[in-house]
Amino acid sequence: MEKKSKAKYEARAAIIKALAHPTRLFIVDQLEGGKRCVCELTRMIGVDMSTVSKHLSVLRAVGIVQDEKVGQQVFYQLKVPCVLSFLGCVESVIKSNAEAQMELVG
Amino acid sequence: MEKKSKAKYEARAAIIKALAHPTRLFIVDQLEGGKRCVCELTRMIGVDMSTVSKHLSVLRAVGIVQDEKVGQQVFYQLKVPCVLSFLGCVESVIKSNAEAQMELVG
DNA sequence: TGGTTATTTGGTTATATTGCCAAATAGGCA
DNA sequence: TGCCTATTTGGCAATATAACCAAATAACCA
Repeated sequence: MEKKSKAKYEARAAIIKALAHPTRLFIVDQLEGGKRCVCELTRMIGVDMSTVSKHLSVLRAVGIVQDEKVGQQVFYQLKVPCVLSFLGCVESVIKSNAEAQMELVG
Repeated sequence: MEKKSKAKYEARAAIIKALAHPTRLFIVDQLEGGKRCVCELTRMIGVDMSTVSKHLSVLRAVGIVQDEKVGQQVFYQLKVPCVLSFLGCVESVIKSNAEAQMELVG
């Protein structure tokens, strides 16, 4: 692969990789409903707050979310809304797999 | 997170994770142009064929591509075309990041 | 100022991923 | 049959991830 082309795919992969974790997908889904602070997300997810904070920093690092400090709390929000439509395709992969399964079964 | 909900996000993440690698993104891009055999992809990418084969099996395992044996060769093709539109969003994240950078610079 | 809450960062351990090499498998052809 | 080509699989070493705990920051309030 060419050097330039390689860099392009690495940049894309970095963004996709940031979404490739169940907790981070959950976070993105929650942020569809508006801004959420770290403490809220932590309660919903049920893991250590430091873990949630690190997941958020992964999303922030690639520009999917942005943060805003309000008093003691830090609120996160989606920066690129299309990430959601993106998930629509993922659903159709799942659906396609399920249909293939159904054919095998009956 | 609820058990059912957790399973849903894990299923989605598994599919996204399969796309979260530069070589696999390159492969998906190439398959947009039609079926390709492992040997062709190997030549284009320039890594060991066993490595390419493993990447393809990752994509196949989650149902993004399907394979077909023709003589001695195995041809792979996209099974879920929307994966490509999916990448459109990734591009817009990159674009958004670039714009933010431009603002800082100039 | 001192204490409390919210968040991030550093460190550690367990697990997953990736790429290479070598070996196994499978089809085609002399 | 025996050899060659295409592909997959197993094993190994290097690197990356993820979760927890503890400690560091930062803002608010008494």
